Formats: sequence, C-alpha cells, structure tokens
Amino acid sequence: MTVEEGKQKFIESWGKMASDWGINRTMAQVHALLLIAPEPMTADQVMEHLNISRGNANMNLRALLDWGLVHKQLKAGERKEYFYAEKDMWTVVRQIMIHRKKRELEPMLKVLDEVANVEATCPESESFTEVVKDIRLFSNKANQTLDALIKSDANWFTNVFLHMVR
Amino acid sequence: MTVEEGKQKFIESWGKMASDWGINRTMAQVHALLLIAPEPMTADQVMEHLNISRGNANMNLRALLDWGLVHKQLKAGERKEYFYAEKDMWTVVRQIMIHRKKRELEPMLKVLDEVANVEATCPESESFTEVVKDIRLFSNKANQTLDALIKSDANWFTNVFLHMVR
DNA sequence: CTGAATTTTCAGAAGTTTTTGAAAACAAAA
DNA sequence: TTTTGTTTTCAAAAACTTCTGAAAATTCAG
Repeated sequence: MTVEEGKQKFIESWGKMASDWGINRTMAQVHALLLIAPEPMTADQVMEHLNISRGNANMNLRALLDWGLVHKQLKAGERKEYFYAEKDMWTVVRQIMIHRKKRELEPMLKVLDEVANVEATCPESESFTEVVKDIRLFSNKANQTLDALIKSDANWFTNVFLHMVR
Repeated sequence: MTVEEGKQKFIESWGKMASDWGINRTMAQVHALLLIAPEPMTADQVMEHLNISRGNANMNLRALLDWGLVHKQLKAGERKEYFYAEKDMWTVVRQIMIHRKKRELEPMLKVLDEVANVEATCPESESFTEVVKDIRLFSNKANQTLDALIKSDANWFTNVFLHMVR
C-alpha cells in the first residue's frame, strides 16, 4: 500500500465510523484530512482534496472549529485562512465528550428529573416510576463520571485500565 | 404532570437521544415503551401505542431482539408473540457496547493496522504514520478497556467512579 | 390437508439530512 | 472609494433513511 492509498483509506474509514456515531460523514473526513496533513490547509485545498463544494467545506470547517477539533492559523501577509487539526487524541476525545454531554446527556437528565416527579398513585404507574428511578441513577452516575473524566489528564485512561484488569 | 404525560415525554426524549447516537428513533421509542410497560406487549399493541405501521413495528422489534435489548415471551395457548424489554440498565449498556464495538470499533482497528504498514519513505508521509500510530495506540487501549468493561459487573462503574474522584 | 391467525418482506412513498453553487457579505489592498 | 480576493449564507437539488401497507410466507389448530 502506498502512502496515498493509506491516506485515502484512513479518511474514508474515519468518515464511516463517525457517521455511525451520529456525526456528519464529511465533517469527519475533513477532520481526518487535517489530522494527517503535514501542514495547515486552506478551505480551497480541503475542497479540492475531498471533492466537495465551497459551501460544504466552509460549513464543516466551521463546525469543527466550534467543536474545538480544528484551529485557525493566519499567515502574515496572507488573506487566506489556514486550518489545522488538534492532534492530541486525548484532547480530541475530551472535546467530543464536552460537546455531546451538553447536547445529549444533559437534556435527557433534565427530562428524567421532571418525569420522576409524576404522582405514583395508580399501581399501573409503579413500573414506570421504578424504571425511571433506575435510569436516573445510572445516568447521573454516567454524568459524574464524565465530568471527572473531562477534568482528568491523558493518563487517566491508562490508570483506569490497569485498575480494571487487575 | 400525569403518569400518561410522563410516559409520553419519556418515550419521546429517549427516541430523541438515541437518534443523536446513530440509532433509529423508532427503535428507541419501541424500547422505551417496553421499558416502562408493566406487562409484555404484542406487536399490535406497540403499533397502536406509537402510531406506526405493522412493518415498522416488526422491523424494530426484530432489531431490538438482535441487539439483546428486548426478549420474546410466548404465552401458553396463544399464538401471538409478546415482547418485554431488558430492564437492567447495566445489561442494556453492555449489550449496546458489544454490538457497537463489533460493528464500529473493530473495523476501524483493522484499517489502522493495515494503514500502519505503509512504507514511510518520503518525509511527507512522516506526519501520516505518526498520527496513525498515535490513534492506533489510543484505539487499542479503548478496545481493551471495553473488553474488560463488557466482562465486568454492574459495580464496576461505581468502583471506577470512586477510584477516579478520589 | 385446510384455513385462519400471525409474522415477514419489500417496492414505492414520505421524510430527513446533506450538498451544491451562485449570490451576498465582508475585508483588505490599491 | 473602488477593486479584488475570500468567506458566508441559503434556497433548491440530490442523496440517504425510514416508514407504509398490502401481498407473501409461515405457523398452528382443527
């Protein structure tokens, strides 16, 4: 396999995996492209390399900036913006956790809190309140774990792994 | 809020969250419905409750069985199949981990292995092989952690949490 | 077997998400 | 101020996913 083929394959499969995870395929491909680029790239280079339109490139670069997975670089004397990816995997994962926790886990917790206050009068509702209580407990634990995880450093992962298999 | 409103809200937001995670919204709603149902339900009851077609109900019940999140129950003297949800949250999460690890993480690991063997001749490919090596290390660690996690019991979560915030 | 109840399938319809590309907005240089 | 290079926006088109419903297949009791 040549380097070019390898890059191609990497970008493709990074995009595929991301779309399984509810993340736009193109956004992930742009990320992958910048991850393996030796130098920061312009929007035009991204468009050309991935064969996507200007609008698409712009939107996804913007989203990646917003997620903190890509950064801007301005070169002195140039008007074009250059983009480069955050390459530290631990930081990448942390940014994704922050973003998705806020967007997805927190609203769910809010609903669980609301719904837990249902008057459990009829016996028919027993099952409901019990399941909700259970999920609520679990989700709160997940939320706290994520909080701690986000604050921790790259070694945490290894530490937990060792702790777990021990 | 009445019990009925609560159930409604729960089903809706469970579906919403799932679709953020690349899981079919209806599949998650069927799961939510069965989670809070006091008794096993037939396909007809599911259809009626969620206002979906027979085909849709059938497909999603099938998928849930396949993911191990819902089980079948046959009642003596009845031809209809009854369905009930796996209610233990730890088991639910474990089943999801097993399924997604196989479908999503493992193919990525395979690609990373292949791609890591690219001949790093030109200096241009330095950046590529380095990033790939990094991601590969990280993903393998994640994979091992998941394996251990899948084998472990419900207390693991609490244990790790205590270990982490300590 | 036969026939009624039930489940499964799948082609086309409906719905949703992503992409395009041209026009508008913006920003720096002349 | 005007020109030129660059980024942003957004309505419409394309692509993709999910859902429907009727027909086919299956299952089981009689």
